[in-house]
Amino acid sequence: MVQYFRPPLDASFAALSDTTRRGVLEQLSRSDASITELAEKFHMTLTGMKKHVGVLEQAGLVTTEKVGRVRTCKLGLRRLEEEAAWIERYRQLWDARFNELDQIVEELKRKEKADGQKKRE
Amino acid sequence: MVQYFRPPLDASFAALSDTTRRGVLEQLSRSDASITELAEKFHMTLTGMKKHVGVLEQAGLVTTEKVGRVRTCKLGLRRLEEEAAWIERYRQLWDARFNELDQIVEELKRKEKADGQKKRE
DNA sequence: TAAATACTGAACCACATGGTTCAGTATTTT
DNA sequence: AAAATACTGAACCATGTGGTTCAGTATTTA
Repeated sequence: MVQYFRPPLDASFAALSDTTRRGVLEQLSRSDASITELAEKFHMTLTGMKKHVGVLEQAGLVTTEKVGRVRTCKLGLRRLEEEAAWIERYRQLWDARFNELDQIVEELKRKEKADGQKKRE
Repeated sequence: MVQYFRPPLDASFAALSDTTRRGVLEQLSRSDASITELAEKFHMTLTGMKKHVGVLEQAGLVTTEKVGRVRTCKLGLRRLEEEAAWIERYRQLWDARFNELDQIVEELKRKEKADGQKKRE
């Protein structure tokens, strides 16, 4: 289950690809919570929730600490910086690409028009 | 393989959770490419690359069109808007949460200091 | 000390993933 | 028409995922 050396972006995007896990992150941003509390909130067995928390922990998005019999989950130190950066950069590439294509279309239109002119001359 | 009704965020984050697929997106932002070209660039069989492209297509991040025997892959219409928005919102929650915790710590420090004063009085 | 609580680990399940090979089909190219 | 190219689908493989149950252990609480 542990997945030692997945590249960090792989791990965090994978962690974010599950509705329950995104929900847990939002929950923890409101207040720390025990496994039991999370399991109840998301209608799941303790064991099931433990696994989700494990995935989030592995990705550095959550940290946990056990005191007595209760394991408390908190937000981790990673703030999705790299993930935000990757997506932001992609959006810029996307924009650039579509602008480029637009220009090519414009170019073609102008040429067509010019050809039309020629024929009519 | 197809995964008909995965929520869109699930599908796109899952699509982004693989290094090869992120690479394909970057590649396509530079120029359209055939399956063969992508497969070569990423040292993979045609069949393997086809699957990755399938995942990206399913997530709306890539579109493909077959002309003759060549299937050309292009960037899709989704620009990772929702994904960026989710992450941005999370970062704000994260900030808020940590500020909150800081304030609690400050509060405790002040109290401690006050107690110290009292004892010394 | 007994009972309740909170978690943990192993084992299982069905299905997904990331890859492969192999055997096609359809479309160029020669 | 033959050969090369480009893809496609099925089948297989090992491993991961999202969940469960069951049988514990450790820690409170009564």
